[in-house]
Amino acid sequence: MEPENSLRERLVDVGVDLVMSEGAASLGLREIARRAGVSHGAPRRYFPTHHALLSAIAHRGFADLGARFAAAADATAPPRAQLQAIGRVYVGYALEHRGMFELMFRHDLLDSERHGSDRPRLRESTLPLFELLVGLVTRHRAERDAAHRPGQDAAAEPPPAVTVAALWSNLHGIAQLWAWGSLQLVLDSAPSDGAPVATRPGPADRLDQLVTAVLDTHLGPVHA
Amino acid sequence: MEPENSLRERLVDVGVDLVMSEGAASLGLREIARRAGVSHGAPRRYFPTHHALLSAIAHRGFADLGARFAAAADATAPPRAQLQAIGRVYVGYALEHRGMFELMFRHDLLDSERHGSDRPRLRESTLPLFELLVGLVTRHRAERDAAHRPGQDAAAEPPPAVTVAALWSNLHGIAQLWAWGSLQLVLDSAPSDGAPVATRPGPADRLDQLVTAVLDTHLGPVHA
DNA sequence: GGCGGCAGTAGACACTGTCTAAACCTTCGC
DNA sequence: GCGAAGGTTTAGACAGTGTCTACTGCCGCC
Repeated sequence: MEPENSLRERLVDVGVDLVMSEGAASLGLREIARRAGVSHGAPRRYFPTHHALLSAIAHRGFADLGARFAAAADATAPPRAQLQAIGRVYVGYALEHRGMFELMFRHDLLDSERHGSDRPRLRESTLPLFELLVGLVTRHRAERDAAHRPGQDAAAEPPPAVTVAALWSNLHGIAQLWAWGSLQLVLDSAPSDGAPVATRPGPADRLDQLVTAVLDTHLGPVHA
Repeated sequence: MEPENSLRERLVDVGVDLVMSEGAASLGLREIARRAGVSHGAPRRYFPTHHALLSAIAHRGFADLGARFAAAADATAPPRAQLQAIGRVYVGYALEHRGMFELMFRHDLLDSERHGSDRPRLRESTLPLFELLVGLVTRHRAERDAAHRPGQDAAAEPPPAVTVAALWSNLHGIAQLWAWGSLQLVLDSAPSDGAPVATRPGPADRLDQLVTAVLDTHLGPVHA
């Protein structure tokens, strides 16, 4: 009863391990089969195509990310703190598990093409995560406005969904560009300002500074 | 005299055309050679490996993008308007030439690995573009502060380089996620607010709304 | 006890990127 | 003008890939 459909799970397990340790480029169909101890034709019984297997692996990545989101969002904390924690988790996950993160958004490797409109499509995995963020932003704004004098400025804030989309995109872009190497280069070239080399912040500090700045930018000033 | 090193250029030309029309997945070494009318071993005389050829193609993409930046940044316009124009150009380029944009940031296809520290590395192509933006942000802030009453709030703005990195990442993330399909899904699910379907904004409008909001968020309120 | 069907195997096929040896073609020295 | 030299390009081999198909075990079931 417990091994269920053994090989199917085992292939995905092997794929997850492989992409974590060796990167997305090593996820050959034959390589996965080899490491699972079966012949190269075996996966075909469970996954009609290579892309289908990769999609199943990527799906595990989204599930993992969702679990980390839930763990980071301590419901007793104020919404703003939760949003910050989630933001850090997102960037941290992308950089810690580069291969998996890359796979998750490589549309050319996933059979997301609209050939069958049914089935649990992969893109929709991000929807619940998105809605969690929208709820947090809404709550955050409500609490902020309650503590503030009413009838103040509040010059036409964008709707929460737009703010969340902007925030998400920003974190995603940071993760991509940082992994690609462009941001390090670019942040190291400019703002030295004559500081002694010894006290100059390291790359990890720069990244954290950037993430913090982005969070503040999208959620409004920390205010008081 | 004019054809110079004919085949080298021709291979890159063919690759650019191919990636524009068929996507990054169709950039096989043999396919490029085929379309250039030479045998599959010919490219090797000019590009030691497949990755080297792809890197040359991607380099053209960065040059193209830089030219569009320059064209969009009308020096007589205020810096803020220039920044907005550049931002729109970036997202527009990414969505209009998906294949090229994908290739440009596919580190696994480009031989950007630090095996030789010389040579024009691909990542550094983004540096002049970045510096252009830093200059514009600096000028924008200077003009804004000059028109404003001094000694005002201005609660600890991040340095220009950080603001530019944040803005760039945001545009990049929007382009990625929009191309991936997640943002459409997510922006269509939430903010209908009971508007009649006929007047509901189309996807292109939603994207433009998002880009505008992001620009405002990072550059500060349009103020007056 | 033979039988059906499922799980997995093994080989073929077309294709890929890399490498090597052979042919080609231009250009220079005599 | 001719022959040798050089850099270009070709064609084939090689290992590897994803897909497809025929085949083999093996299990439970009537």
